[in-house]
Amino acid sequence: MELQGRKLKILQAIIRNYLETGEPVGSRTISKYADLNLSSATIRNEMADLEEMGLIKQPHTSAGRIPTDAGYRIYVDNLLAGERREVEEMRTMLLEKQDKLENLLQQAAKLLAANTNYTSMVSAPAVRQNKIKFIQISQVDENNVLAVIVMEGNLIRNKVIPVEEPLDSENLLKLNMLLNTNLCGLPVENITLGLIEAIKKNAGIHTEIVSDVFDAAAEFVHAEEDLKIYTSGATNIFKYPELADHQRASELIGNFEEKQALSSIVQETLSGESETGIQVYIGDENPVAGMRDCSVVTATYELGDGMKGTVGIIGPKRMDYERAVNALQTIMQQLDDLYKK
Amino acid sequence: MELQGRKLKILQAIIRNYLETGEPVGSRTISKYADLNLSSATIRNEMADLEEMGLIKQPHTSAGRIPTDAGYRIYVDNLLAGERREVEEMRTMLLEKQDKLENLLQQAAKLLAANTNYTSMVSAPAVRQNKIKFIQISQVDENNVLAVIVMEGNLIRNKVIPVEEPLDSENLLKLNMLLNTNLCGLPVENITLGLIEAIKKNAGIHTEIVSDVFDAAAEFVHAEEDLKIYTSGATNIFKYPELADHQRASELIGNFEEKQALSSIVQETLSGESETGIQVYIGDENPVAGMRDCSVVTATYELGDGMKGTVGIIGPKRMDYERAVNALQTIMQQLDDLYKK
DNA sequence: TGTTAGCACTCAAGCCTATCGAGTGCTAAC
DNA sequence: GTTAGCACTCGATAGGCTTGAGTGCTAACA
Repeated sequence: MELQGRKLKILQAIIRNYLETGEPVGSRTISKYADLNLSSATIRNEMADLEEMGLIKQPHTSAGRIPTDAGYRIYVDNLLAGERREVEEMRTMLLEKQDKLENLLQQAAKLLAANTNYTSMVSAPAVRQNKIKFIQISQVDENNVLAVIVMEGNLIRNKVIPVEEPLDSENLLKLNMLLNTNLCGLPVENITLGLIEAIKKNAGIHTEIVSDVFDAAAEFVHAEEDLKIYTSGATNIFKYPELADHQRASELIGNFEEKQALSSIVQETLSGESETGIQVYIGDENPVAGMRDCSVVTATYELGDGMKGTVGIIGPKRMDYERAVNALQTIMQQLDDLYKK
Repeated sequence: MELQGRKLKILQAIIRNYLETGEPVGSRTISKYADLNLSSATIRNEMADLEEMGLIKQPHTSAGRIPTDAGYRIYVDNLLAGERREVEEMRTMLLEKQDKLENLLQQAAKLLAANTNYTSMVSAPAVRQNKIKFIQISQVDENNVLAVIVMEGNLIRNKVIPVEEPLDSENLLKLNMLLNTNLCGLPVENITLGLIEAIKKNAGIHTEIVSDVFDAAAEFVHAEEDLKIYTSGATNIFKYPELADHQRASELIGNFEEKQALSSIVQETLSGESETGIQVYIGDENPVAGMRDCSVVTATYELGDGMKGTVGIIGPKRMDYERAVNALQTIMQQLDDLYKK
């Protein structure tokens, strides 16, 4: 869908104006734009055309025009095709507490929300493809052993495993050797039933412990994949009247709280990759039914090799897409920098 | 503050009615209560008295009466003094995923919110007084060692500590011995500077690692104490018009999201213990300024010895206190049962 | 042929006013 | 001590009026 220069300019003017005010914009307003010297009557003609093309519409007769989803789409596409703007200032408070991924991501979400005035979400990187780095079993007290699994990227998972009677240190050592030599360097999802059986056979009397270790590893994959999504700035939606009525606000905030819905956005983002890494879902394009009044801008970040996660911004359809994209790029950059250190 | 039988009955009738409807209640409504055969005029007289006593008030002339905070207080006190009601049915879905405290508590919050239609909060038990059970340092790769600290109650904390060069297994063993013999059985908050220095002296060249381990332990205390609060059902506030306007809803949900505010309620609850274990903060009694339009019902639960946490329900001042108290008792019971198993 | 000025028309939003009704306090009778 | 009756108050609701922003259309103009 290509637009003549003038029509496109008018469309952009309308949208830009609407982004600021949230009010329908009339022909007179646009006619005062310095860089297109046209009377309101001319604008009206063009607007009638744009409306016919389905890019703008009137909420009611005798009101100004507001963009349709299709109109936004044109606007966004033209925006993203243009040259990258300089990245705005965003304080790098991420440095604290970087030891714990959980805190880091929560902090990132917070930063994102504070800087955009929208709601933000950050999903933890999926560890499916991630490799096991180190496993250790140790005796905690008479009735419990502790299994620690460390993944590439220093993600750690613990599991306390109850045992009938204490293992002696020799057995412990053997068990640790066995697990480490067989599993280290292996991506979790590559662990096969055959491998599990083989290890169990070698484990002698401690097969249950081995089973439990595998359970822990499996849970690792699930737990991370499940719902590890951090959100921030949910209350920002109250700043946009079109989202803030009871019905909608309640539904949206419910989505943020439950996180279930958000994970489908994450999935969508991770699968359908765009060349710039940034994806924009406008209104009905949104994979989540309850968020069709919103737009969502998402990006995929990568920590190390293959550990991909998603960052996203959720706001009204009239969100400042440019700002949102910038903010996402900044945060991606920072996450990347942090990881490299 | 003692009330004659009839005045108390009228007060209770007013409050009970107001709890249901949320509308100011008039004298005629009360006069139709079966168990006190009085005309509306008589009720009006009594109501005038109650208003003079500061227990009810009119939102404006020519409207019915609504309870004041003081009125609620009388009502609640009389309620809690009465015999315990049978605990209502609440499905015990807590059983899944009980291995992870985090999930357990989140689940508890969810259950609580779903059953009461209010917002719920559950704070993780404070580990301040909890004892260290086991410490282990192990070599993960050339540049990192992993410190694992296990507390009484099987709470676990990990910290990856970067090192210049790998430790050999002999040093590792020595370090583990040193830490375990000196720290096991010790409550975290009893670790003194003197003790730290003494251990460092014995650690030889690996003093930084020891420092880091103590840091991890300290963070343990902080992290748990800080913000480990799980909430659920934040959107339930939209069900109560008196809380659901923009201003208030935004502020409340912000509080739930940030959790900072909630922690002061937790503190308050843990310190000021009542004999029944249940505490009720009505309106202005609320320790959090931004929640003075709400009531909060809290209770302290105990996992094992000394690990105390808080469960709470946050709702409008006209919350169904009886139901809230019951729900809390049920959940406390279940948490207790689960831990004992 | 594209642009502009002018005009009649539409319609949401804001404001005013009247009406309604729930609820009160007071007084007098029981 | 209780009740019936009555005048009064005041928020809520609905209707009517005005206002103004914005449109589409037509005719004149460059």
